[in-house]
Amino acid sequence: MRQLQCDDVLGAMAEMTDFRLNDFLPYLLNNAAEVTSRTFSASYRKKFGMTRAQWRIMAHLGQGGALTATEICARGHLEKSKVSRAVSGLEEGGLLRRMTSSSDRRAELLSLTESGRKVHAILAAQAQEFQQEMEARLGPERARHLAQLLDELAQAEAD
Amino acid sequence: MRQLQCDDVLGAMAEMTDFRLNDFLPYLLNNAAEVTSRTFSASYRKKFGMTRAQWRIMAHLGQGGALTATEICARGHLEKSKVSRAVSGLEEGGLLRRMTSSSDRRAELLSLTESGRKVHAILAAQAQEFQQEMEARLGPERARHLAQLLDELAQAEAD
DNA sequence: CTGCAACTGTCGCATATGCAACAACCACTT
DNA sequence: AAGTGGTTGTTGCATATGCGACAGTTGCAG
Repeated sequence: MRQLQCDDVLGAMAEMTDFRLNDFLPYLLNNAAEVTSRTFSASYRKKFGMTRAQWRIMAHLGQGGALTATEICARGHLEKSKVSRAVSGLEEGGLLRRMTSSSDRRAELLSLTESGRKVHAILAAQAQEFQQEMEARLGPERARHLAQLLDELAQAEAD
Repeated sequence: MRQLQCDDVLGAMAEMTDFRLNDFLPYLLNNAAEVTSRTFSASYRKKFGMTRAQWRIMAHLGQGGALTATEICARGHLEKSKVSRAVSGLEEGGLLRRMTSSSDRRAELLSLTESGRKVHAILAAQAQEFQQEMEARLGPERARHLAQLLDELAQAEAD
């Protein structure tokens, strides 16, 4: 009797695998990324009215020299239409300059203007402060581990 | 001469802090989350035409009993409007049922229907398979560490 | 040189999203 | 009992997004 009841329960349970949402890595990744980015994006959103995509483009261009839109797409795992529109916005804001490549007239070389570089300096400072808070919270060791793991994931799954 | 040039370069550099985008945790988090979720979401998107938000709600409701929209918001770090619309979609699809709470007529208790449970079983199986792939790629140890770190981040920053 | 496949960035359209405003409702005070 | 502040879920609106179609361009095969 009792045994049968158990069987029924188990039968009903059998439809469920023993899947645990709270251990599911894509879920945890999204939660952590969303919560973190929501907090951080407030710092530049209010200050410069900047999109996340726009922030990323600024960050990439601030790193080094001129980049092409496609290169930014690849590095940042972004859609080309997203980049295209974000770039338009930054150009209107005078933070960014386009120059059609001499070697390939389809491609446009993107680079920061003077004021773009100034804004980037502020953004970088904000970012570094935020990063330090996170590292302090996690501990430097674990923060490095985390960075390593996240990088592997992004690389591995990339097409 | 050479020295002066260097100074000039360093002067220009000085505007840049030594910020390195590739070590910036919010950036890495977003990349990893985006790349991972893009891969995974294909599995249910094409099969059930389901949104990421809808998947999440299914997953939460599949875990246990009935939940209120607000509870789902809190657990999944989602906007209430997002949840509201996702729930409407799931209800139209017959996967989910609403029942106004007897103790609070504002709140609605959400629970899966029979077909909702069946769909959830498939989703859970897909998820588990995906999880195993990820764990195999990272190694079980490191996967657990990662989960732990991500959980901390989501908790810490949460309001 | 011509044709052809692949690539670059833009745009239109349908959908998804965030935010604020909103009505219905609750708990608590006076 | 009526008022007040706070909560729950929905909706309108402006914006952001993904996807596919597109014109302009390149490089290569024939």
